[in-house]
Amino acid sequence: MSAQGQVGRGVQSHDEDLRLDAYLPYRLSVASNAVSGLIARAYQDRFGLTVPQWRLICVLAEDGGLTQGQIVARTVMDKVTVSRAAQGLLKRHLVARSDHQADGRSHVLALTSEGASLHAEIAPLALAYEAALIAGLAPDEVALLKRLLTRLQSAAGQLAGDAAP
Amino acid sequence: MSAQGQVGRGVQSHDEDLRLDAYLPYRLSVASNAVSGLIARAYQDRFGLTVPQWRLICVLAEDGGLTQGQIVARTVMDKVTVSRAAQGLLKRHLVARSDHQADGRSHVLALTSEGASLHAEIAPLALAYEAALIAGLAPDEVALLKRLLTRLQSAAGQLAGDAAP
DNA sequence: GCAAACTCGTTTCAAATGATACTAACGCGC
DNA sequence: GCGCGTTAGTATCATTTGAAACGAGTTTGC
Repeated sequence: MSAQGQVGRGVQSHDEDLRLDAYLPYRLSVASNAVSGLIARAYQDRFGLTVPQWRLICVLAEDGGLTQGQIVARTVMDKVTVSRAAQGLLKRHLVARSDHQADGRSHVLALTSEGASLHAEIAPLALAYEAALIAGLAPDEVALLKRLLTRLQSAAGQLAGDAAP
Repeated sequence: MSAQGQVGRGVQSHDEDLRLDAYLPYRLSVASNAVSGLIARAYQDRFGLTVPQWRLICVLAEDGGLTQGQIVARTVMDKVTVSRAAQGLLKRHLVARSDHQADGRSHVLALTSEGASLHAEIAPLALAYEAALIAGLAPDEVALLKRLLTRLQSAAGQLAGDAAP
């Protein structure tokens, strides 16, 4: 109801009518699905990893030991998703859990050496996929793209947030 | 295996190591989820429509009567998704089905007058959401963004396609 | 003609997802 | 210390998803 106020009126839309192909949320979703599908299949087929699992490995490789809560904040994934991803990785001994010394509810996750070497193995492939995707784009275009995506994300968060506080 | 050849070697990656925040597929997925979630909730709450249903309404409003196969080609959705979306809209009498005169397996879907007026009601809202999302961006930035998204989509399709023909 | 091969759309099934409810543990106030 | 509200993580359930199997209808080759 508050988004109605935000968005429903007063924008004086250019009265171009709606064409799906030119509609940004549609373009964004389609592009994201195509890219995610490609990446997800690559990780799944070659390493048996889901995307959430891979993200988890990445942040642990970057930031060292983290609790699940920190991972949730860092990766914009649901806490249930993180929990399941962590369990899967635990079973494969790619990450290890140690008790959090100051908080008995929480655990600290960290890569095992096995997990670290898997990360080292996958990372170049991940970068190569990115490079293949942006081949033919100018570097400043890529930089702008990333900036705009971040901006869109925060705009969406804003619009969603003020509708349900 | 052929994507291995395409992507696994020879790219001479700039050996910047992988940071998740700067990784394009990640940024794309996160941004898309944020935007899609916003839009999906809006359509669901106000009109009881899923995103696939809304897409179907859009293309029917744009292009007139289409078969499901044509809709699949037009919207990059799975045929199962389209089938289910069509059934939902049929039950609500927002679209109508007529037999395809030249092909007994196929049907032609078209908006009912009820469906058309729902479309007319939602379209301005959809455009307003888009306008709110891109508020603060320069028009040429938006144009570039759309172009880049399309390029990424086709690059992903290319990379996926040559891996499994 | 008609049988094999193919296409349109639906059904079926298994996996992924996320909202909700729950358990265990923390910290504050008293 | 001991309730009361809060937080970390897990379990449960309903919904969504797409892959594969299927039935009906069409096309091709002979």
